Amino acid sequence: MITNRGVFDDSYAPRNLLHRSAAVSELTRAFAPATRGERADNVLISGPSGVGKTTLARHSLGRLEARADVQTATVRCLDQSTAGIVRSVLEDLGADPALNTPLEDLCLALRERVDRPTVVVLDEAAELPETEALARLGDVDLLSWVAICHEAADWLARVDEDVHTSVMGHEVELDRYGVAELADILEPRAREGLRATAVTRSQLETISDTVAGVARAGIQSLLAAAEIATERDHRTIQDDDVDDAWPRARHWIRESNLESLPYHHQVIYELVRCDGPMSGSALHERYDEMSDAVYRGRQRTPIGRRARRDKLAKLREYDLIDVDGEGRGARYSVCDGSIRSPYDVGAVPLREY
DNA sequence: TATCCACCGGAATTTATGGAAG
DNA sequence: CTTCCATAAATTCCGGTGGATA
Repeated sequence: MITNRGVFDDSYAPRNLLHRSAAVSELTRAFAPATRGERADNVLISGPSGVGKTTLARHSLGRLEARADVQTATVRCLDQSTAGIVRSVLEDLGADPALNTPLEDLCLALRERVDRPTVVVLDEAAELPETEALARLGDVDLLSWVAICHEAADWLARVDEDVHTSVMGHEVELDRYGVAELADILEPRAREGLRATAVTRSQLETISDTVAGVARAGIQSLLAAAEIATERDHRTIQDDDVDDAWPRARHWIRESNLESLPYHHQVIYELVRCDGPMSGSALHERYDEMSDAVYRGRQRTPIGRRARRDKLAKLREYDLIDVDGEGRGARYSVCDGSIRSPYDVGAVPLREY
């Protein structure tokens, strides 16, 4: 059934972007100066997660690279400091700065590296725009950026005036796809990644409808439907396979989110999974009880309460933990109880005290 | 209803880590 | 080798807030 799993990877680049022609030409217009050896215009791409903001940026950059002598870099800005962002850009451009290089030196090195038009994608610049980092990048001749965020208005409200004016006229807003549009996008994926006639058009539309036009979710759901059909020995995808696809796809997404987090987060997660829904105070109490046992023999040592709140916030961000209520009365629970930490923190029986 | 207490989350401060300079 | 320095992560500090208790 599944002939090429790579087609369903987040990093897979489709040959052409369907239903995004206005956005593509907007980016092409912004990048035009780079084809003449000049600095390209800055761009702001906004929209909900999973609708192809990063894919759009990569696709447009790929086209630009094919016809102009430019450099590109892509940086994940989430939780990165100014120095961290500048360092990531340098690394993408082939430099290897030492861990303790001062910010000033990093900026100098960046100026040296950028000897031709260079476009930096600032991905996941979601909530907090790094204004300082933007200013530093703006100081470099020939360097321009494409910032990706959720809410354009929120983002713009926080940046400096000159940044504001620099993206004027180059703001691209992406929305969720319509049912038919997303089905159009899923069709070539099915053609390239699945056996012929494995799925019908109407099933693709059902998937698109279920995920409310979020492309990333739709693509994962299509893969999940194919996998479920295989398990059930169906020759092609059946409607009941489609019905069960989105829960499995969402499970995958959350699983990989949890896997990507460090040990402290996993401990907190397991705690909530085993004992939740629970209050903040109960969570702290349980942590204090079991932390000695769980951390014994490990590099890391238990963390304080304030740091635990930060881990908790991260887990919420990653759609792993749900918070019901606010402040003092908030109750925490895991979103999907069948997802366990790969670190197997749960090996320590939490209730045995 | 008034008071208390523990949590929340922003900001300042400290600690841990590791590369570079002397 | 020692000292210095920069970052990242964690702690300390603290004002705001909403349940709990009398």
